[in-house]
Amino acid sequence: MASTPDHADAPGDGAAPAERLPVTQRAIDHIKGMIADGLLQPGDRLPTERDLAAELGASRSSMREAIRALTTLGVLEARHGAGVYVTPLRPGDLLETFSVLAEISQGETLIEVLQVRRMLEPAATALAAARADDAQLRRLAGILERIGTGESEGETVAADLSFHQAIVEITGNATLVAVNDGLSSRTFNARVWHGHREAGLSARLREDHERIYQALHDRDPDAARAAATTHVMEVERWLRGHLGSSQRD
Amino acid sequence: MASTPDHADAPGDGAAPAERLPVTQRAIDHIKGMIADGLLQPGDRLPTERDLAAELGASRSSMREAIRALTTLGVLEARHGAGVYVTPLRPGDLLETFSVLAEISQGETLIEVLQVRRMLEPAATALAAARADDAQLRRLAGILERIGTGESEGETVAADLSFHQAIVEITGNATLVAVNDGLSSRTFNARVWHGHREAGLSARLREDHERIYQALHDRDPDAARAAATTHVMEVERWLRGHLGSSQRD
DNA sequence: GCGTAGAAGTGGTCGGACCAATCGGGCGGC
DNA sequence: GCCGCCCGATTGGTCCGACCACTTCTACGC
Repeated sequence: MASTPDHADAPGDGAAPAERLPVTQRAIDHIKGMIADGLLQPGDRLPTERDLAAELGASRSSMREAIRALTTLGVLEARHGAGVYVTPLRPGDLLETFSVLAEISQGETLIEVLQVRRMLEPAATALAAARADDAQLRRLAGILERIGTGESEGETVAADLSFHQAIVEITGNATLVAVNDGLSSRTFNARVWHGHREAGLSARLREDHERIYQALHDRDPDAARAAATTHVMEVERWLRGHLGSSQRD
Repeated sequence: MASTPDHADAPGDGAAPAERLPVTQRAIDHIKGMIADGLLQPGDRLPTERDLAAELGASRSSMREAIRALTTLGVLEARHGAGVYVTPLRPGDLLETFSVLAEISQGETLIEVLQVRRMLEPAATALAAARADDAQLRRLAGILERIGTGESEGETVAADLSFHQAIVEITGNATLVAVNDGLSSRTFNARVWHGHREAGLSARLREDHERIYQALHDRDPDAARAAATTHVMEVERWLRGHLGSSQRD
C-alpha cells in the first residue's frame, strides 16, 4: 500500500522536517490530503491551478503535473475552461486506471488474473443468484441470446462481456463491478472465443453461459457458484494450452 | 477497457479521422501503443523527453504530463538524470495506484470493499492452507505473536496487515497480492483495532487470527476458508455498527 | 423577457531557461 | 598498467511567461 511514505502529518504540526520530496509529489500529497481530511468533498471545485501553485510555492507546471496524476487516478476531473473538480470518488472512477492491467499483461500474469477471477466470479454469481429480480433476469436472457449465435464473433465477445458485467452489477456492489471490470479485457476475451471457434468448441462456451443463466433463473446460489467456477476454469484450461503459442507476432 | 475513446464508431462522417484529442492524451496513447505493440519492452529506456516531444510535434510540457500520467499508472518509471524506463509491468507495479481506493473511500464504499475481501480472502486463505510449507508457517507464527500482545497498538496493526499479506503471498499469485493490498488500508485497520480495544473485544480479533493460523498449520483448506470468512465478517460487523460515527480523527 | 455578443476567468499548450542528478570518459596518482 | 577522482555532457525536474481554446457570466440590444 501507500504509494506515499507515511509521514504522520498531524494537523497543526509546524516543525517542518525538511521535506525533501520532489515538488510535484508534495503537491499530489497536498491535494490528496485535502480530500482525505474532508476539506475537499466530492463535487467540490478546486482553486485554480494558478492559485494552488501560489499556495504551495510551486510553479503552475508542477501543479499541473500533480493534477494530471490525480486525474489519471480518477480522483480529480479537469474541465477545460470551467475548473478542476473532485470526482464522486466512486470505486468505478478510481479503478478505471485498473484496466491497464488486463490490457497490457501477458503470459503468466494472465493466469494469475484468471485465478483471481476464479475467486471473485463464483462468489459474485452466487450472490447475484440470490438477489436477481425478474427484470434483471429478462435483461440477462436478452444478452445471452446474442452469445455465440450470430455470425459476428465481435458481437459474441461484446455480449459475453456484457453478460458477466450484468451479473456482477446485480450484486449491487460498485467496487466489485469495478474490480471485475479491471480484470476483464476485450482483446483477451476475443482471443478466447476465436480459439474456441477454431477448435470447434464454441458450443461449450455457450453452454457455460446457459448454465450460469439457468442457475440465476432458479435462484440457486450453489448451482450458480459451480457454473461460474466451471466457466472460468474452462477459460483457464484453454489459456494454459495456448500460452506462448500466440503471444507475439 | 475503455480508457481510450473508441474511434471505431463515427457513423456518418467517415472521411477525416480528425484526431481532435488533446495533445497530452495523444502522447499517452502513443506511448501506451508502443508498449502494447512490443516496440517497448519492460526494462527498455524511452527516448528523452525532448526527443519524444519533437517526434510527436508536442511541447516538452505536454510530453512530461503524459509521462507523469503513465508513471502514476505504474507503467513507466522516471529516474532523474538517467532517463525514463518501462517498468517490469508486474501486477504489483500496475496496481500500486489501486491503493487510493482503500485510502480515500469512506462510508458505504468501505462496506463494498469488505464484501470483495470476503470473496477473496477465504479463497486465498484456503489456497494458502494447501500450499504452505514449514518455513512459511514459521514466519506466520512469528507475525501472529506480535498481534494483540504488546502495548503498542501500532505494532498490532502492522502485524495484522503483515499476517494477511503473508498468507496471500503464500498463494504465489502476485496479482492477487496486489489486488488484496489495494483493498487493505492501514488507517482503516487501525480504526478497527482501536474500536475493538475500546469495546474490550481485542481478544476476539486475536482469536480470529489464531484460528486462521491453526487452519493453515493443519493444512486444512476448509477450516481456513471458514476462519477467514469469520474474520472478515467480524470486521464488517464492527464497521456497520460504526459507520458515520468515527469518520475523521 | 429573451437571446446574443462580448468580456473575464480558467484549463491546455507552447517555448525557453535554469537547476539537479546521473553517467561516462579522461586525467592524474599509485 | 590499474585504480580512483573529477569534470563535463546528458537527461529528468522545476520554473516562468506567453498565448490559445473553452466555459461562464454579464450587459447590451431587440
